Amino acid sequence: MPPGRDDAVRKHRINGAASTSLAGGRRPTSYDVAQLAGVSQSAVSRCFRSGGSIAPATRKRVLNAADALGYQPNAIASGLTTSRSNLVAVLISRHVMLYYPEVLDELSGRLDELNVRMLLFTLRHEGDVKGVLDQVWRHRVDGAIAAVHLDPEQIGAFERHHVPIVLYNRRSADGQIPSVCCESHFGEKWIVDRLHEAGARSFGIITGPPDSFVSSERVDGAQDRLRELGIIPNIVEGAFDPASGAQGLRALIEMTGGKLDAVVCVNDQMAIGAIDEARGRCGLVVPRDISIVGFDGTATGRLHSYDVTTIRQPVERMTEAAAAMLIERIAAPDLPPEIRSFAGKLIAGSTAMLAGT
Amino acid sequence: MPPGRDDAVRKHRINGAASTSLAGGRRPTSYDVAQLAGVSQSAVSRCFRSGGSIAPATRKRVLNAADALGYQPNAIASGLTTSRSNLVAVLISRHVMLYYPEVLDELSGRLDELNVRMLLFTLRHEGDVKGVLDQVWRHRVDGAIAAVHLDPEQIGAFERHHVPIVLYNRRSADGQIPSVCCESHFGEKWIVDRLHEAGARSFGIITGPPDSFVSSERVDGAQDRLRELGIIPNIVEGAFDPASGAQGLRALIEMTGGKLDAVVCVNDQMAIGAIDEARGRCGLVVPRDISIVGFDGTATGRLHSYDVTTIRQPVERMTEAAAAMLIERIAAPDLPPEIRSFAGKLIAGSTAMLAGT
DNA sequence: TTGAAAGCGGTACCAA
DNA sequence: TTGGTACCGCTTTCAA
Repeated sequence: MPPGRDDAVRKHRINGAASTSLAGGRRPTSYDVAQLAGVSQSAVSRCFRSGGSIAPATRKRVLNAADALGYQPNAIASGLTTSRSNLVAVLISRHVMLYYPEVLDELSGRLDELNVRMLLFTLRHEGDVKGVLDQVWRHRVDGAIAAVHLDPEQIGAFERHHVPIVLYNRRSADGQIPSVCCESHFGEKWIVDRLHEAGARSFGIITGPPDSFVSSERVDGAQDRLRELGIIPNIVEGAFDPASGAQGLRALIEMTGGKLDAVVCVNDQMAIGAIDEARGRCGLVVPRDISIVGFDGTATGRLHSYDVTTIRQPVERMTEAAAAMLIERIAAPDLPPEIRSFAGKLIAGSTAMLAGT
Repeated sequence: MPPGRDDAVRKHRINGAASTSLAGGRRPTSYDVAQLAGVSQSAVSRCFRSGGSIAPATRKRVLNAADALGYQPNAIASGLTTSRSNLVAVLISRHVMLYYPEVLDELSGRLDELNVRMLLFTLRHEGDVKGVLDQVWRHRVDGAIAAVHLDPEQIGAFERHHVPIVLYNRRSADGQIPSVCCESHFGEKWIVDRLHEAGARSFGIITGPPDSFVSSERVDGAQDRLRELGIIPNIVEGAFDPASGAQGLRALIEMTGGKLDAVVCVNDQMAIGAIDEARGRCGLVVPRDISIVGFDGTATGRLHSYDVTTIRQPVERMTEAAAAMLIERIAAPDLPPEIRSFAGKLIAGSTAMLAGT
């Protein structure tokens, strides 16, 4: 006869417990519930997941016992046997967290609706992924959403570890990783066109940090269109925050000797900084003297004192898509890669002279 | 002879695997590593945690094998035996997430430094805790930081579940729960004093939602001092966002027939809304015609176009304290409750006439 | 429908 | 320092 789980020990512990609370302040297990309900532990287990065949009466007895004991199934133990942690890793950069909190907020809501928990990793810089991934593997997350730069090797690691991943606002080099994006390339082209039609000829661009995919894509979009228009913009590097936007504007004004019609900032926060700088230190009237546009459509950009002309990302749709795609791929890892690209919406705002407004 | 872990099965699986990758695409376990390194599984386990006695040579062999296999200890499995998930639940409200993202950002950094992972729960409203707690229990988090309202019953649940908790910017009714706060009571008194000394006589207060501890404490602070000064303020309810600040200002102006010297908003975002409203629709000059103060010292409040007069919370210190207190209590659950209250720092800004500036 | 029992992948104690 | 082994608390066959 096999020794089994050493029921003697279990029984002893259970008998030693008072009827309402357990000895040693242990948290109740399914065995405790089973004992109290007078059923087997398997029955308890079946009660707590869908599709377990259980008689209504038994079920009721079990649930009563569970209730009396304050029993909650241990997600760790169940994760061990099912290989499902019900955890999704979310990797975002500090800058998104601080300057575009809507993303995390929405994402959190979407994941919640899909009944998975979010393990949050915020990176100081986009490049800090390295140390973080180990933790991701250890916790056996069911999947991940990444709004940070991953190099091909890191992306490969997700595949090796069988962790489905969805990229947020970026694509992998080979386009083989599921992604959700805001179509920034055309968005920037479009806004450049409108500025140009309205008469702008001297353009400046304030970029994000060099390792930012989001930034380079937007810069490319603007630059491509400007090239077609025969315009060579002045370009300065920013860091996504208002201060660097202000600094960027100063630099651009210097570079152009003050002859600057329009400034394209790759995000709203820098546009805000640039606007403040233009109005304040430079004494310019926006948009009469200079047009400044951003990108994102963040709440801050929408404040009355800025009312930034920008392109709003459909964050709700994007986060919803990202969460849904991930959940799909957790269930069916072999789904083909898919890239969902959402168009942004022009918000006219009041910081730019645009044609047709 | 006890059957043990059924090594036959394990061996079979292991032998079935190619030398580099495993059969069936399984993720490698400590048994696989042990096999490859030619040591026992226990040795592998000891290699991966501190204090395990292991010979340097053995250790090296094991680490090499682990590396070759891409082995990462399974946090779920180890959590099962150690009763430590290395997870900390963070409960915050949507409003903090959106209007004061610095808190989450810093908290994330602090927890990271202490080597625990963060399970994030963002609540639509402070009162939405209910459904969330079940998830907290199930995941057997080692502790929790709550920046949302918990009723006594909910706080009790943390004790019953042996989950140490630290309250952020709020205290429990009985003061028996470890908390980190920003001293808002005196802060508001102080700012009211300065406004009063500068000549303000007609005061308005824009509060947060009624279920917000933060709001009521700040309101009380301001009101107490005003009472001492013999002033009865007009009070309107806001919702922590700029729009409600604007609306609040309008309401206050109506209530006072335009005779309004100073408005105390319980957070910066509402102050921003109020400022916009005052400058815009009301055509007032701030602070000449009206003083408007906020609370928090958020990045948005610091933007040039607002430069809100406010009290800055020392977020870095507060989050650091919260994380440290929690970790202490995870290690030693019986530490006495402690409340750490940090004073805020007045940021003079330019939206209020203050005495002595 | 029910219960027995074999894991899931580690940890920790113990004897060697 | 090592390896053997009994768990941790749950899920999931498999018989009954």
